[in-house]
Amino acid sequence: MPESVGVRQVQAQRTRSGVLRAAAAVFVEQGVQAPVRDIADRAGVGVGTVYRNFPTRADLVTAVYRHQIDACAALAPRLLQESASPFTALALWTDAFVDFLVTKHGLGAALGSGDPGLENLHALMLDTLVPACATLLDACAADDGLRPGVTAYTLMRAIGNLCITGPDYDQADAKRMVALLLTGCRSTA
Amino acid sequence: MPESVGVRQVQAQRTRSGVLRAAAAVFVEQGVQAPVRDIADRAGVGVGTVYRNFPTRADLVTAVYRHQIDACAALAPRLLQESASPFTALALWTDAFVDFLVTKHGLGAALGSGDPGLENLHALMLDTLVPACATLLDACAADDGLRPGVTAYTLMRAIGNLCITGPDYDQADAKRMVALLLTGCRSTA
Amino acid sequence: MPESVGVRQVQAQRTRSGVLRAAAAVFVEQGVQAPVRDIADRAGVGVGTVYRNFPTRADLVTAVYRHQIDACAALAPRLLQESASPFTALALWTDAFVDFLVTKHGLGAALGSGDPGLENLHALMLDTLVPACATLLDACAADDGLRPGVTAYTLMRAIGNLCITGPDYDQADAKRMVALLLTGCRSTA
Amino acid sequence: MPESVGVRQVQAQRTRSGVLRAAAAVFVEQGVQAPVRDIADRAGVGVGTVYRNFPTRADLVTAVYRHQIDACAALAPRLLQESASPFTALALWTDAFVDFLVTKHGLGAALGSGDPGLENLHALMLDTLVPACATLLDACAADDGLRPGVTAYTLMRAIGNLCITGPDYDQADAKRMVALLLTGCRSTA
DNA sequence: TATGAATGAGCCTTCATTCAT
DNA sequence: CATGAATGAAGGCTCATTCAT
Repeated sequence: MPESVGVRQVQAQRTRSGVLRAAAAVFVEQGVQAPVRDIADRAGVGVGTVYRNFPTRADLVTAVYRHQIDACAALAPRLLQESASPFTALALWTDAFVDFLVTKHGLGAALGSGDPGLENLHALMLDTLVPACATLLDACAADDGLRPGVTAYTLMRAIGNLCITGPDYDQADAKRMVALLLTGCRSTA
Repeated sequence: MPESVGVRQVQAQRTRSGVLRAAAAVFVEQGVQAPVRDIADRAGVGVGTVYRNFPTRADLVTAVYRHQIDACAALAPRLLQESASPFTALALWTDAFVDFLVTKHGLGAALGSGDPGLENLHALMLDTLVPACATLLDACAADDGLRPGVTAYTLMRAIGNLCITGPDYDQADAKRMVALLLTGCRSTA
Repeated sequence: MPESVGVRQVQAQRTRSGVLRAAAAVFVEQGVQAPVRDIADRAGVGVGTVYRNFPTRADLVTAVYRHQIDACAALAPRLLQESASPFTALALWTDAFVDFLVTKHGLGAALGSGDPGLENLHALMLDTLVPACATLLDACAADDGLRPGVTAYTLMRAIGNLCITGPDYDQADAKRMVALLLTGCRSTA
Repeated sequence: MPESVGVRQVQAQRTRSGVLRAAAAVFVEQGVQAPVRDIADRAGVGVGTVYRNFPTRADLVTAVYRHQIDACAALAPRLLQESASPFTALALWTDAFVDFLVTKHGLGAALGSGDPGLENLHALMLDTLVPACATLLDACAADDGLRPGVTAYTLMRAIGNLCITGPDYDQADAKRMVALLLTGCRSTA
């Protein structure tokens, strides 16, 4: 009965998507350390289903952000082409990156925690965002000049950290600080 | 019996110091959310002793960092006098601040978490470090010029965030990023 | 799979009942303040299971006694109809109430403790037993006459207190004292 | 140096009295299960001093109430002589007993708990209050007539229980219930 | 494959009790 | 004798994780 198998697969995929959507919502509200039970409840599934689809929390975190990460990476070449200068492109891209990060409570801290379970996400960012960022930085280096010692990875970690917000340090503050950091990255020619 | 009382007090002080030392060490290894039991074990005391001396975790965290915070604050006016320029003083001071923060895993995140129990520490930093930093920023503003929107509090939060290190983002990286942020804070005039 | 779900639900219900039975037994032996762990051990389950079924101690206490309370309340109208006089009915009903209370070590004290967590139980008794008792008292007042100032609530509190037994004051003593109290409640007219 | 010994003894007695006073106050506020530390703090002494003078909590409870118990016992013969009838004397005496008990939060429950550590207090009451009460009951039996099965001990336990007050059952309620109980004890002959 | 009941480790916190000074 | 710092047992509660159905 190939059809029934297909139906099952479709259903399984639906379940998986539901968990992802729920996890994304819960992560925004409670941070990436939210109890698994909360995610399962929000998705309307049992905790076992969450574990079946995402054996570790890192798997779930990674899956939740994969699409956004990919989209963010894909933005880089587009901005580079459309912008007046490489540095403008970089600024616009980091803006998008900040928008991505700023609602992910605890993600920056989690990334910086060295938690071995988050290597998947770490690798994902290395594989997609870092090259995207590097493209922009290379263009800046060729065009405007860039201070030495500014690697794509380090810059993204720094930006990620600057996006850890709180009661007296909000998204606007984060954007301002990131902008200043980027300004500092330009060579003074 | 003043002597014996004195002996007891000295011993108590020794115990308290031991707890503080143990807590400082455990905080470096595990972050400020480390189990109280671990701290007690490291100090070679019972958990009750930790609670006797520091009823809340925030009391302990605050006590651990109070001296370093005070020392850091006291550094500001000295640097301002000794340095060639206010901006140099600011750079040197942030260097010291980074040195203070960089081993305090989770402190930055904890400060930014809005945890009500850590308001003591928050207040301590507001009361001591922010004014110290503000002095330097004011001098910079008067001398070199400073981009608008850079408040002492926001800058320190940003620096605090930049000091959340990890496997591929170490103290040197943090210092470099902080330096770039400061550069970005200078008015280009 | 409706069957398997049914099986699970049945098993869950069995577990819940087991916890209730265990709690009832432990309450008799140790009082309603017995450690949750003891109840879990007696039921042969983990503490988590107790908490899953009864998030607070009050939930557990209430559940343990709900059936008996309901049964006791339901007894009142029956006795009123079957008995020769309202006062006889009241006497029989309080006998049943004493039988209910006398093995519940600490329940009377707990009810009187003002513990906010036991408001559920307090409310349960107010909502079920007090009206039942009031019915009987009203009938007595109409028929035999009753001394003033005897409210159902106060009377039940008094009876509850009289049922706190001990080594030299047992159930028979409690019953005798309650009987004397009721006698005292009759108007001598 | 006999004087210095005397001075020490006086001082020791002073300390002991201070602890008793403090314990009495704390018992009124928190009940007889109050933390030893609270009593020590209130007395301005160390916990060790409390333990030295009163090795067990029961020792302390007993000592605290001994004077009041003795006074209450001494009241019985006086009332018997001064009152118009034995039953009036009994009523007045129980009133005094209620006044004694009603502020002793948890004492009634403690007495009824069967706690072996409170046997001292138990014995104290058996030795002093029960005979006093028995005198009154005997007089009532001779004069008014008294229902059978009312022993001094049981009656006092019952009264003790009736004095366990709470938010909706206060001292006035307790007095009213005790009065009704006593009324019930009279033979209707 | 999905479920969610059950488990139990782990952390928190309080307080009775001891004992060196 | 008095002190109170230190101890650690005891109990509460939460959640990650497993597994029978």
